[in-house]
Parts: sequence; C-alpha cells; structure tokens
Amino acid sequence: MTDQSPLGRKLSAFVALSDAELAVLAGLHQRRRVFVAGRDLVHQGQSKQAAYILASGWVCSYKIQPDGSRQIVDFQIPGDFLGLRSVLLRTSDHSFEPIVDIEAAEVLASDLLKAFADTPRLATAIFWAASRDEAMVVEHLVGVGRRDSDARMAHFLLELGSRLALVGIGSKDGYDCPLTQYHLADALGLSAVHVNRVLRQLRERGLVTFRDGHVSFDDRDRLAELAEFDSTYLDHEGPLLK
Amino acid sequence: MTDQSPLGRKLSAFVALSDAELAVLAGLHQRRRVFVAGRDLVHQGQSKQAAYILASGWVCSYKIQPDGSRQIVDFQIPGDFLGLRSVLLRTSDHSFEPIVDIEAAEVLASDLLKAFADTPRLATAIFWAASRDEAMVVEHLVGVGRRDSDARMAHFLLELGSRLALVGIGSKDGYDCPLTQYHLADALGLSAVHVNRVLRQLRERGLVTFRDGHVSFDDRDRLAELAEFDSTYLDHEGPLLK
DNA sequence: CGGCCTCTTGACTAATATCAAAAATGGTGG
DNA sequence: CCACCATTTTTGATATTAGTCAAGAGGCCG
Repeated sequence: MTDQSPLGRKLSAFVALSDAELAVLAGLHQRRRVFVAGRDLVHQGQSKQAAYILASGWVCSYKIQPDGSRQIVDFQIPGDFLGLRSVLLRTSDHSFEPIVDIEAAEVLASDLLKAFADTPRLATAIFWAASRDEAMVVEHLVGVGRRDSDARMAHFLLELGSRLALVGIGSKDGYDCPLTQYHLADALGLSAVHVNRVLRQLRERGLVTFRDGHVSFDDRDRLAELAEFDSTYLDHEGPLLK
Repeated sequence: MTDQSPLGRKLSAFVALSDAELAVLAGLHQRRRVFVAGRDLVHQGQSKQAAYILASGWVCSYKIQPDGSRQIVDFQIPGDFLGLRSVLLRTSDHSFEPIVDIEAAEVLASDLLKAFADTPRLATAIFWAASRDEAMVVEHLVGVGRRDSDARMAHFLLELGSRLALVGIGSKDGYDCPLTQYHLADALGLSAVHVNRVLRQLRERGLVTFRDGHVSFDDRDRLAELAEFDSTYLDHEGPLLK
C-alpha cells in the first residue's frame, strides 16, 4: 500500500493498519468537497452531523472575543479532522477558516460510527489522533502562558514542522507555510507588529527564516534549545499496536 | 434518588439517567482511596490503567516547564475525572497535585469499558463531560492569550463558581476555595505578585472578594461584564437526552 | 493605474514581571 | 499557652516585555 492519504499515513504511525482497515479509511474519503480560502466553514445549521477530513490545504480553528480580538486554537493540516468532536456531541463552539483553498472529505456521523463498529482498531487509532490534538492544545496553552515571545514562536514553528513531517510534507530543513503574520499573532497571543519583530530577530540570529511562504530551519538545534522543544507529545515513535 | 455523588449530579445535568444507570455509576465509586495534599499522584508506573473520580477535595493538573515555571492546565473539583484520557491511551503527559487532602475512587479501565458497554447512555454522558473539559481548556487558552489580567481573573473565578454550582457546592454569592495565590498565578499565567494586586483591585472596585479561602461575588453582574463571561460552554441547561 | 493586503520599521506607552522586604497566618513542639 | 517556623499575603520600587499608533514599502490584482 504505497499511495496513502495523509490521514492514513498519520494513523499508521500510531497503529499498524491492515489493508482492510486502510480500505475502510479510504471509504471515508468519498464526498470530496472544495472550500475557498477565507470563507468560514462554520459548523452550524444543517451540516451539524458531519465532520471533515482535510485532504489538502490549511485551516485554522479559532474563537472570537467580544472585543473583536481572536485566539486561534489550532491549525489543521492535511490528515487532520475538522469538527470531529461536534459529530459525537453537538457543541460546535468554535469556527473554522480555510487559510487557502482546501479539499476536504465530508464524513457523516453514521459512516464514522459504522467504521468504528466494523474496525475497532481504526477507532482506536482515531481516538489516538484526537487525544494528540488535545495534547497539542494543552501544549499551546503552556506556550501562551509560560513562554516568552521568542520561545513561543520557535516552539510553534518546530511543532508545525514535526506535524507536517508526519504526513509527509516538508523536510528536516523546512516547509512551505501559507500563514500570514496575522495568523501567527492570533495563534500565539501576540500583536502582529511584535510577530514581525520576533521573526526578524530569529532570522538575524541565524535560527530560522520565515519568508515568502517558506519556513527554513537555519539552525534547528539551537532553535529547539531556545524553544525548549520536546516533541515526545507528538512522537509516539513507531506503531504502538502491531 | 436523592443522595447522589457529585459526578452523578453533574452528569444528570447532561443526560437524564435512570436508576439503573445511576446504580452502575455508583458501582464505579468502589475502591475509595485517600491522598494527602501536596504529594503528587502521578499517573505513571503501575497505576497506568486506572483513572480516578474525585469525590471530595480539589486537585490541579499541570505541566512543568524546563525553566521551572509551571502552567496549571485545569483544576478538578468533586465529580471530575482524573486521568480519564490516560486510561484509553497511554500518554500521561501531565501531573496531578492534590491541593487539599482528597478522596477519590479508583476506576479500572476494564470496569469503565464494561460500564460503557452495559449502559451506552452513561457512556454518552461521560463523553459529554470529557468534551466539556476540553472546551474548558480551550476557553482557558483564549483567556491566557487574549484577556488582560483583570478579565482573566474575573473569568476564572466565575467559571469556577459555575462548575461548583453544577455539583451542588457553593451558592450564587460565592464559594469556599482552597487555592493559594500561587495556584492562581500558575493557572492564569501571571506572577503571584500580580495576582495579589489584581485581587486587591477587584476587591476595591466592589466586584469580588477572595479572602480566607472564600470567594464572595460582591457584584456578579459587573464582574461578568468585565470578564465578558459567557457560560454557554458550561451550561447545557437541562438534560439534552431524555 | 489605483487599491488592498502584507510586511516592515520607529517612537512611545501600557501591562506585567522581578526583586526585595515586611506583615499576617497557621501549625508544631515544648 | 507560647515561641518558632514555614507559608501566604501584601506592598513598594524598578525593569522588561509586548502593545499601540503611525507611516512607508513592496506585491498582486482588477
């Protein structure tokens, strides 16, 4: 099985999936839809019962504050679920914005539950992925609460690199990244102006360069040291279930 | 069924549980254990397969940064689970500290899974609770990222009040609270000194008084306004499943 | 060409941390 | 009951971080 979806690739890092299980997973990828950048795909109204698997492109999930500022909770990259929780529960407390044009597979609650029933190991793998997402939110909270702006940015860029590597995007040296400095500001709890300064400073220190939609790690080791980046919450280093 | 556990009370707000279901829930409360304040009940080693239901007392879950600072991710109050995620998965990424002496019921993975299988509605209710916990972490992230120290504190104290009310502790006017200002600082991403100043200022403005282990809402409406507190992510206002 | 993003920079300001130290508080052993 | 110790709360002075305001520069698109 060489040509996997990003989700298949990601889950395979958690659980060794059989061809049959991968086939069920592929079955969930019917119902492709395209969404254009910028227009929110909110999870309310009629599509309440569906989640999406992101096939290509980037999305962010965020909450708007009454004063107009927003906090980006997480970014979704290919292989990630959008709104998985709101399938099982009905709380859809935040919004989703496609950052670029995206392709996503709509997954109906019924299909998902059937897949869970038919292939419990697949269900386990998906629970794993969901749990990792939650761990990332926790790590994000720690970053915003306890890291200064440099370390926060460094940590963020490294984490994203690791996540992308897991789905086969980018390399050790860097990756393409469509985020604007406003996205970074909203995610990191900083002002856009300050984001710009932090990026410049990291670049001038020879640690990392973010320019023209591309992140280049100039000195990954020193960057990881500055960020105190420990990727154990992301790496489950090889399938845990065989 | 008058005399419920805090967990039973909380879940009943989500899902109307039958006597049989409440009985299964009560069955999970065997194996009472006591833990003393301050000594971490880490979720590693032999007890990897167990979670706890907190029966009395307060606990916090936190992560320590390499530089020694810590970020409290959440507080657990009676009726909350400790380490629910680490039963299903094996990642136990943060630590738990009992803030006062606590009583907790140990729940083995096998018992929990059996309960889920026997009483699916109970499983649904527990998923709901877990999802609410995640929503709280997200709200916490938003607070640390996008609220100034006053609003952060105000929001925190109000949220805690709502949570306590749900399990029948405290009243509209306030509640007993064993947290020190250091706990508040670690949770809110502030320094302890600043926490003190913020509390003084809120007290002097006649909004809320936190003193001698007791939180008193002096003017709940103005406090909620300052905090931009919207409790919809906590209130599911009455059972959703009948 | 003109408008709209995004990025960049400078000057100034506000929020919060840090350092230091004193007052309460609570528990403990004598 | 008292003296002592550790913890928690409180306050002041000062330092640092990051935000706000303002403005210009470069691209991209219609």
